[in-house]
Order: sequence, then structure tokens, then C-alpha cells
Amino acid sequence: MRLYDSLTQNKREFIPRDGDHVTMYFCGPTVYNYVHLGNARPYVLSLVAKRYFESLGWSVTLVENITDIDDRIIAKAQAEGRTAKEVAEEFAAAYIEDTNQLGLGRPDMEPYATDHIAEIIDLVQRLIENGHAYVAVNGDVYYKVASFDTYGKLSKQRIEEMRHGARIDPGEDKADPLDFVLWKAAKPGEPAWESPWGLGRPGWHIECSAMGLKYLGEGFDIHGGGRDLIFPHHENEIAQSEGALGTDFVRFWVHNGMLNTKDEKMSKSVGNIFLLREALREYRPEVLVCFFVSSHYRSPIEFSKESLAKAGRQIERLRNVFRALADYTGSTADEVAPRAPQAMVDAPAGSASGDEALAEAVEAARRGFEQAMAEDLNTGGALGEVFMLAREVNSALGRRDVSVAAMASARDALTDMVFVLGLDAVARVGEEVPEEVLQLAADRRRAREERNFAEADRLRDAIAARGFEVRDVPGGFKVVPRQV
RNA sequence: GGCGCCGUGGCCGAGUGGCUGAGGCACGGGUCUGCAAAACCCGAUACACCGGUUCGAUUCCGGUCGGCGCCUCCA
Repeated sequence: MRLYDSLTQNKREFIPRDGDHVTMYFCGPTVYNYVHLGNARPYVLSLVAKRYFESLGWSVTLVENITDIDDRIIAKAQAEGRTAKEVAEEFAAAYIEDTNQLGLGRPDMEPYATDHIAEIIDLVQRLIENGHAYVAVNGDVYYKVASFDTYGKLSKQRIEEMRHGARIDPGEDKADPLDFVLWKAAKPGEPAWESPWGLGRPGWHIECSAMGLKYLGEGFDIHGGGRDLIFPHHENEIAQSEGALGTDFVRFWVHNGMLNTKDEKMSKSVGNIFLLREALREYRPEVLVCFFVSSHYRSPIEFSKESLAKAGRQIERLRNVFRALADYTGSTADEVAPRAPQAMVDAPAGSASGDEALAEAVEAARRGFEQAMAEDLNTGGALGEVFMLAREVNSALGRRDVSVAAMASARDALTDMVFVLGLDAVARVGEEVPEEVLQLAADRRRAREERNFAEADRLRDAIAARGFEVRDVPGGFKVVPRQV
């Protein structure tokens, strides 16, 4: 596959460092608040990428940090009269809970910064020994930006340019305004750890260097996160890691575009945020995932209720095709959800030419899907292939000229594709329909046969009132939950 | 001001040096249907603007305009 690398600004063939094993690190949250929809984008990207790599037969180790020590956590704790640890624990738990609902699984490791103080100290120590860092009189340790020749290579900025307007804030003890803090000397009342430089705590960027290197080793495959992390966060990670190692830190830098609202970045400081947990109250998880994967990960996307509604309709269309497929084949691809007897339809016919045409469509879709994903994870294009096959399937379903076996293989192809995109929930259509509702539907069918349409319509309303929708199909009916 | 990304039809959103302009939504017309829903079939409207390269550019190059991100905490 080909992957875009923000550092070299080109797309090139991605071959894992360790044969068929992919090593990925994505920047996770700093837990001082609930995550918003914009924060969910890199999370979704990382897990979709993992699924895609696994579909290629590679194994993946995905590490996503949780930064649980930071100025903002401390500020929030002090404002609320709690400890920083309490704040961090509360929002780390909320983060896990919210992202779990997305149904994409977890990264392989989710290390906490405060569990890696020893590794952080070790890294800072090495930077001091290498001459890339210095201890200030107030006990802070700073990275000496001027000592790192290629500083600015990721954000494409020149040190001289950055020096314009840069200044040293009160309380800082830098030799150069560009220098950034690796280790902060403790102030009274702040959480602190023992170090060679006295009590203190890590700066913002160092934990990602320390944990990335610890779990994935030097020169790991992919480091990802939001575009807005390019500077200073990722630039500084490079300076720290490469300064300490003398070798390349990462092979591919992957950055997702921003989520905008009315052409402005969704951001906590702007205050235009929509929390993930709020979104999950209004929309099914797969609708949110669909919203993200319908566009390319590097493009900015516009958040609006309309675009989420649109994603909702796409999801419903996919769910419908899986429902129809389950009825036709008498089973679902996963055996997790046994089918309820929702439909009463004629037995499928099948024909050689029908089978062949569908098999071709399946092949074309699989190929198109694979090509799209192989070209820098083009999930939007891949999703188009899913819909294309969905239409072929619906069409064949209408003609009833395909064998159950051929249809099952189309269903399996669709199941595989939606899984990679993180939309596997749409394939789980073994929806339970209460006996009562099925009875109403059967009554309605009889009323229709007797051409008592007033009664039939009344029964349909009764079914709707119970949260279901009845659809007439040739030779019978189908009951599905009403879309929310 | 510096650096980077981007500008595709009513909307969202793929893609490409020329072949029949993915896909979704919306809209119009049909099929099916008591009605409806679902589904299928057909349909109009593109490639910001100006130059250049080329036999030929929406696709490559340059410029203009516009949008966004970063340069300060931010996914």
C-alpha cells in the first residue's frame, strides 16, 4: 500500500519495518475534560488503519497514550479543589467509556504518562548527556532547540522565523525563547516525582517520545495524530527522540485533518465543541464512524447536523441490504445474532448467469475496495465500492436469479468491507422483534388480503407506535426497528 | 508576514492527461404497491479564475482569488 508521510510530504510505498508486523503510535488525549467529536477522528483513523493492515495479513501493535499529567489537569484540579490524579482518573475513564461505544475495539496498549516517569527521566538524562538539554537554575530542564540541526523539519519552519515574536514567559528560565521544557520543577501543591534535578514532573511532549520508544522501539512505522499536533508537539517529539537516539524516530508521520464547525476548527479553546458522549446520545455509533470514513482522513471535514443525518441515511441503506441478504440466505455472516423470523418470503430461485454476474460484481467491489484502501487509506472511495456492490445485490435480490450460495458470498464480501471501515454494526441485523409486533404484522397481512385497508393501516400505526416499521415484500412482509 | 493543505455538479464526496464524469443524499420521471416504506431503472446540472506545457488538462506547471490549519494550549 501507499501512505502519505507528512515529513517528506509525499506518498510512498508502505512496508512495515518488521516484515509483516506494523508498529503504530497515535497521540491520545490529555485527560482534563471529556473528548469531543474532533478528538475522535484520530482515534477512528488509527483503528480503521489497524483493521485494514490486519486485513492484509499483517499484525499490528497500536499504542495510544493517555497523558494524565499536564498543566491543564493541574489547573482543573486546583479550580475544583481536587487532586490532579482524581481529575485524570475521572476523564481517562470517561474517555475509555466514550470511545468504547464507537465499537471499534481498543488499541493494543494505552499507556499512562505517570506510569513512565522512570523512562521519561532516563530520556531527559540522555539528552542532557548528549548536550541537547540543560538544567536551569530554577530546576527546570529545557531542550536546547539550537542544538538540533533539523529542528523544524516536520512543520517546515525555520528556526530564525520562529524566533521572531517568540518570548520567554514569566516563570520560565530558558536560555533561548525557542527552547521547550522537558521537566518542570515542582511548585507547591503540584504533583511531583523525584528526579536527578529535584522534585518535578514531565513537560508535555516527552511522554510520547518515552512511551513510543519503549513499546515500539526506534524507527517505528507510523506515528499519527491531528494536524494541529505537527507543531509543536510532534516537532518536539522528533527533536527529543532523535536527539537522544541519533537515529530516525519514525518512518511515516500520519496526520488527520481537522473537524470544523462553520469553517472553524472544533476546539476546546474556541468553545464550539460537540462532545463525543453527547453525539453518542443522538446518533448511533456507526453513524459517527460513517461520517468520519466517508471522507479522506487528511481533508478537513465540516461538522453539521445535516452531515450526520446524511451518514444516518447511508447507514440505514447498508443495514437494509444486510437485512435483505439475511432473509435471502437465511443466515447472517456472523453467527452471533440468530435471525428472528421477520420475513415470510418465497424461496430463492437462482440461475447460472445470475450467479456469474454477481460473482463478477463481488470481485470488482473487492478489488476496488482494496485499491482505494491501498492508496493512502482512501476510505471514501472504499465506501463507494460498498455501495456499488450493495446496489448490485439489491438488484439481484429483486430479480431472484441468484443462488443462496452466490448471495452468501456477496454478503461475506460486504461484511468484510464494512468491518474494515469500522461499520460492522450494520451487518448485525438479527434484530429482535417482539412476538406481539410480529402478530400485529401477521394480522395486518390478513387484513390486506381481505382488502380491509383501514384495518391494515391501523395495524401499521400500532406497529409504528411500538417502534417498528412494517414493509411489504413480495409474498410477505418484513418488520424492522424504526431508525433513530 | 512565514510555512503547509485545499477549492469537483443542489449538497456531501472519490477520481483521472483523452475512453461511458465513483458513490451517497436531495430533486424529477418510471417500475413495484390498496397506500406507504424499502428496492430497482432512467434523468439534468461539475471540475474557482487566468495563463503555460501538450495533438489534447478537471488532472502537470506558474500566477490570481477564496477557504482552512500551524507559527501560542489544541486531535
